[in-house]
Amino acid sequence: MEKQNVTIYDVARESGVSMATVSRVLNGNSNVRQATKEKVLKVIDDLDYRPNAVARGLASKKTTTVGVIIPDVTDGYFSSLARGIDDIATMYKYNIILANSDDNPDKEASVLNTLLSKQVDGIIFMGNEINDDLRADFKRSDCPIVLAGSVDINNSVPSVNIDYADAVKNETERLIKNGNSRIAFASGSMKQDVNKEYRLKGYVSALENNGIKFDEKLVFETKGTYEDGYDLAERIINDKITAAVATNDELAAGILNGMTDRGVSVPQDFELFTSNNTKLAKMMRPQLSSITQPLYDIGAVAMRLLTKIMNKEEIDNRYVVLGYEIVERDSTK
Amino acid sequence: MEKQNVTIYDVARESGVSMATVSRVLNGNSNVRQATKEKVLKVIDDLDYRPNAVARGLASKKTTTVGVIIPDVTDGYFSSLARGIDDIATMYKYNIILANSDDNPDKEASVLNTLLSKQVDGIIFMGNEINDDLRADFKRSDCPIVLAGSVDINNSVPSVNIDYADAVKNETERLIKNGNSRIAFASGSMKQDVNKEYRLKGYVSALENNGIKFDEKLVFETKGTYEDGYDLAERIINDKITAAVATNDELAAGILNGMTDRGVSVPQDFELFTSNNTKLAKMMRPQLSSITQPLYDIGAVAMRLLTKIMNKEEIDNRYVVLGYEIVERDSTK
DNA sequence: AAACATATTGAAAGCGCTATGAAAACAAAC
DNA sequence: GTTTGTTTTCATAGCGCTTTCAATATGTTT
Repeated sequence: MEKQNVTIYDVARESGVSMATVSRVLNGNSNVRQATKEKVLKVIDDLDYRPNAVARGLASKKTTTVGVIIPDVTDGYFSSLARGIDDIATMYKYNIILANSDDNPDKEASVLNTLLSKQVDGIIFMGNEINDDLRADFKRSDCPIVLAGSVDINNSVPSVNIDYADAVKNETERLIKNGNSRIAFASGSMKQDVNKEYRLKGYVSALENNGIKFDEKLVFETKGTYEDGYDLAERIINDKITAAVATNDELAAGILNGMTDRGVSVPQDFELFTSNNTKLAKMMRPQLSSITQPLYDIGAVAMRLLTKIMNKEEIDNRYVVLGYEIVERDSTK
Repeated sequence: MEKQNVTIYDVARESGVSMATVSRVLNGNSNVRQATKEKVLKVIDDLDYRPNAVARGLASKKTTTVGVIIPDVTDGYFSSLARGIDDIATMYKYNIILANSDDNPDKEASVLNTLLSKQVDGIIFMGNEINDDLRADFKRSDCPIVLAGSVDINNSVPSVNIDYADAVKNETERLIKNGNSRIAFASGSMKQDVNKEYRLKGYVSALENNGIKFDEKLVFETKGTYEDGYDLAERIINDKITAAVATNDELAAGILNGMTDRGVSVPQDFELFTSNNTKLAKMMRPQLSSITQPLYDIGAVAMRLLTKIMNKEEIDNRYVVLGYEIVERDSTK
């Protein structure tokens, strides 16, 4: 009836040693005679003893748990990162407390607080808008934090990303080479620095490098959903736009279907690049050309970086930029 | 430099009361004079005190944390459930430790153990194969457990699902009404009871009700990936099959694209139903007809059920079956 | 065999909080 | 003013583990 009855004290008594010794064998401490170790191990097995991680956490001030703040697990981009995070965490014997924030600053702050009160050893943060309040909370927290697939324009926190500006610039230039001059920049929220400060600038610089005047009207800000993209297609058609760069895959999927459903042939009459290469990109017809981000790796590297920080190891580079590639599939010529 | 310095003892001293009183105001206990309460609250605020949940967990034997075992966060079906789980968990002040299992029994067992050692108050389990070992582990754990979107043929654990057999039967019958007689059952692993014991039986019973002889050759077992579906299309064409029921959306997406890419018109020459109605279903062209499962709700209800069990409330129904619907989109006539 | 170094073990003090029984403070009733 | 009944508060004993520091056992060197 009772929960978790057998304690370290019980196995100490049963095996005729002190708690300290049991604790040592539990933690793989070297200074235990082989014979003693085996004796204790046997009792542990006999009693089906399972150490209480909460007590351990209190005593050692380490919980082997890290917090993961994610906008929405349902989003393919972030869930891929999360998977990389969890795999590496598991590899290093950490567990993950996962909390959805909906990119909502209040929820982020609140969740951050509860994670801290739960004494997590570190935090991986994913989110699209990092403002001064959040930065201040990070600083105050005195807890190792790493951003995964999320930019902080101030670089106030270690992070793992790709070069978003360069990637979009690259895409845009390919579109230009293919003969397009009216190229839309179909974006998620411009409140997000990744869009405003990186992707948009990459887009603009590609234009400038090729002598095309930047036209503000070709920048479309949306909330980034599939439906947004679908509706946007209409405006794209009306504006006689011949190509677009989308900042996320669901948005791109919407644009693509929106164009096709309205009778536009892709890529003959309209070319489209997207940015995340989630599974979706290959499932669309025509298949979406895209930046291929190493999503799993971004998460994995972020978690690995976090372990180093938690261990107070030497870090050579706190702002990791992973490589990306571009796959041209069937939504571009 | 130091971590988490200010303790309940500090605020007790500063406000001139005992720890017990501080603890009371922290936990909203009624028996505290208003004046005392305010005094303490002020000190808490001044000192920026944040209760240590680990210590609290050790003392109270409650961690306000539940474990969530999930095959893969990256899978749209399960991540939707997870979202429902997290939202309700948050509502009830619980956090979630999320662990990926890849449907691998060893990982499941291992993860279950670490969750128990972390003293989670309860567990939500998602997984496609529940075998005797796992059932035994559940039983031994003496920890409230609820299955979400996952069937246990033995009903040894409370669960929340839809009636998978009925749903597939329903789909199959519609396909029959549309004039198909060679209907494929495109399934994920048959080791999964949801496929073998529920969906397949629904399929078979629809056939029988309509005087169509069950043909084993029309049952295609795969691992359920997009690629599996894509490849399967070839066999479907060769076998002169005119319709199919797929057990998950990615598989269906693969079949659909595989058929279309090979020149088959859907739904004119081939009809297709899928089972989960993830976002994907609407993004495909033609759009996939599907069972619409209330994924978010399944997660939410499972979590709600778990809170009741954790609180030892009276439960009227431990095996919740939510309703489903069928949307006919463009992959069926 | 004495003297020292080293490898093993044990005792006990926390870690920061909750919860319990007893004491103190306050109120109402006599 | 005393008694009785409530409220409010305190002191303190854990929760199950880690982690010194000191004690003991073992081994090595002369």
